[in-house]
Amino acid sequence: MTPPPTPPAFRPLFAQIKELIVDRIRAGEWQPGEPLPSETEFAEFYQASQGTVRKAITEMADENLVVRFRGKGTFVASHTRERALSHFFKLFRDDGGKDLPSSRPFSCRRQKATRAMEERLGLERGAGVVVIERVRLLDERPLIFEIVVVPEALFPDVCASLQDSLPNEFYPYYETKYGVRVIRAIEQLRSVAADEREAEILEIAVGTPVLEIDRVAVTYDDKPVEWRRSRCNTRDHHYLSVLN
Amino acid sequence: MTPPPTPPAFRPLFAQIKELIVDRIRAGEWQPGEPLPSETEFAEFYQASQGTVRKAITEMADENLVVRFRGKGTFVASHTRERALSHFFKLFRDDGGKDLPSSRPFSCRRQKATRAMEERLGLERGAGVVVIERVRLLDERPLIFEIVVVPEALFPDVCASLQDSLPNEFYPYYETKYGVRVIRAIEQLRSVAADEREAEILEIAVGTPVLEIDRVAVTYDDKPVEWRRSRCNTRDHHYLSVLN
DNA sequence: GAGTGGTCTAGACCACTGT
DNA sequence: CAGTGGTCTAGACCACTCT
Repeated sequence: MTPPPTPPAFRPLFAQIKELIVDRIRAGEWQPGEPLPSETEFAEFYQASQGTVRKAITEMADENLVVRFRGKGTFVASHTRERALSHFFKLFRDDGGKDLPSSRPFSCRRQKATRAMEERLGLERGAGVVVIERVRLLDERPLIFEIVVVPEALFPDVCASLQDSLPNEFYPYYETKYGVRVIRAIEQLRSVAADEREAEILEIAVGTPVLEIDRVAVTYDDKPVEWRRSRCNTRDHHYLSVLN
Repeated sequence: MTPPPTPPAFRPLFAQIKELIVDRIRAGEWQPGEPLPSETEFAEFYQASQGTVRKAITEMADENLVVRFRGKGTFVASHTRERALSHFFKLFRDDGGKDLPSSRPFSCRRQKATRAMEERLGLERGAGVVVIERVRLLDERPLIFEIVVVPEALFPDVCASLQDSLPNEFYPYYETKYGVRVIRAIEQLRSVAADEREAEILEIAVGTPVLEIDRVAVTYDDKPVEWRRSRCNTRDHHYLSVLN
């Protein structure tokens, strides 16, 4: 007759409402950029007070799932170029200057996932993936060499599509063309030596220290949707991280 | 008769109250670890509702300035070893294992600030600084070589004090011994080649790529209190960064 | 002017901590 | 038990946007 190990698990009403709304966003009830129902509408719908709904939506806004505009409404977050650059691009010039990145595609091919890819992307054995290589330039100089790996199941025919559009930022592209929404990314940083190929591409000497950024991008349920390994020349740039 | 460029600047009541309370914490009215007055006490004091005070304190908690415990009260945040490691130490083992860092002091000396130090620490020309060098070990192996620079004015006789205590984490030490509270740190990461000295200390070959972490730690008014340059061997470790 | 999010209030009840 | 923070409500007013 011992009490249950995990007590009845009281969940605040606002947390439940938040989960319900997030589920509906995930299900695609409102597309990125579209307005959500107003707080009062939600309040009536879920039979709660406006303040409770407000708290639910506030948490969603804190997690960048939605964006609020006073007088206008609340909108499903979208991967604009602005957001991609401010939230998901942490490389800055040492002198504080601002430069716009461009990108040069290298290759795009379909293959079977390696063990490492399966593990990082949470795929089953033998699943297909698409591997994209590209160079990102800042100020017309090659700065980053990237290998991007995505599950083929999520992004069918992405190679063919890339021929047409050649987007600079991938996440807005994933969103509009495939309905895949990246909401968070986990990065592991290391210092490694540039190999021959990277050296040539980045126009540096073989063995030059480069910053490796190993990123897994995930969507709503922390489900991985992209694995990306970047090698960055940090001679005149740095990666910015703020700790609280 | 044009309207003022910056409109009257309406500040919400909760923001004003927050600022007032933060000012009082900064002034030392309550020490780290000590309880603040309750929300209802603050509400009465500032002639506001409990909900408004609550919102002010919630923001302070979000910024890790205070810690709340249900049923107990709200306390000024303190640099426990836990917090130092979880919030200000981002290096982890690749295999996910956990290892406790220890540290070996190297040198501690007083000198005049270089131009770089003046700039990073916001010091006047010719100000005195204390430069501390140390090695941090994980699993008994040297992993990080650090140069720590602090203004002498803030930390008088720190070299002598360090002889006695030799703390592993500096921020709790700054807090208890000097009343200096680090609340945020800004880090710039680069990949560089280990020089002779670093190579010897870290037991690696000269020229091995190491991760440079260039950190400025600040206190309440974003005032710099420490500049730290770490060189990390990332052969079996990585720096973790989460993007939203 | 109607509708949106943002602030503020006053009061209620709950969960938890101390005594 | 009283006191704390945590949740929830109902209602008011403000700042802003759009029509």
